[in-house]
Amino acid sequence: MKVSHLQTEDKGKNKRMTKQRRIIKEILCSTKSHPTADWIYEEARKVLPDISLGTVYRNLQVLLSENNIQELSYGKGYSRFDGNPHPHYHFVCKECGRVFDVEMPLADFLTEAAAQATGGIVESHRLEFAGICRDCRREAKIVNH
Amino acid sequence: MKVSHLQTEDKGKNKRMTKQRRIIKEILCSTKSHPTADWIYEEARKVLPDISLGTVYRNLQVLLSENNIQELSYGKGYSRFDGNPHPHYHFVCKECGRVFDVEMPLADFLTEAAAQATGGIVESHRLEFAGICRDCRREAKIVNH
DNA sequence: ATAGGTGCAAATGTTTTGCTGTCAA
DNA sequence: TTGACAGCAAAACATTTGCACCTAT
Repeated sequence: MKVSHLQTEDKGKNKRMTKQRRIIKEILCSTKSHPTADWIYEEARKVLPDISLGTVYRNLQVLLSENNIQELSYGKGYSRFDGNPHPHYHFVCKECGRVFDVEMPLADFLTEAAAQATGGIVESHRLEFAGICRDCRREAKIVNH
Repeated sequence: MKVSHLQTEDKGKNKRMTKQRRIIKEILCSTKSHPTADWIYEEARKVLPDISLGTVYRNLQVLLSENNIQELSYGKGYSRFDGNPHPHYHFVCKECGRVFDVEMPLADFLTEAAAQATGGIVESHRLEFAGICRDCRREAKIVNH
């Protein structure tokens, strides 16, 4: 039975545990600050003065592909703009990349839950779903008949 | 009574309605495709062949500041990384910019609601709160005594 | 008339990549 | 031994900005 559809198809290949990769992972796991690549780079340099920023980025990609860490993407790629200024949710198809509006009521109670959990003032939230859109799902069915 | 804290402190200044700005707004309102700045630029060029990409970006900023449109930021700024690979929510303080983990249960039922609303397969969701964190709230209190 | 806006091009800032030498397995 | 990985620097990329001219008000 093939399992090639598994999203968690991590590890697998012959990855080497270099000191650079180990240090980067350690830095990332020893902070709760959700650091940027550059901050990780500066921290890593305290231990490995010759490490390069490229190495940091490459290792972050490896760790991501192994599901060892996660990325909060505020960067990379490009912004998308929405002519509708009212709060609503979005769905991103990871097959075709399109972004859809999701017609469902706002879950405002989440805001209160988060306010309690953080002790801060929560003014808004952003909710984004990911998966496979209706069109791409149909196509998949046809292809696999 | 001062209202300088209003987040919706839009308009106000003497903004001109140039043809560039009008076209950009029209393009944005006539599509549901959540376009990128570059796509908007290409569309606008069909009408105003000499419009520049810089103008598109500048006008998107103006429209954003007027709350006429919204941005789905997948770009700009930089990525942040999280050593914790398990799904959880985040809170971004718009005062100090720090990102916090939010300790609250996952609202998985949202996934089902979105699946129904979109007709697609929803595999995950990303939920992010924005507001003022506990520390910054305290500071504000002290300052305004 | 004039402040705000435009086009153009250069600058910025983050992330990626080509190349060559190195090192973990 | 050798293929994955490192360092370095250049490239790529979206986005921003400085400047001189233009135009909506």
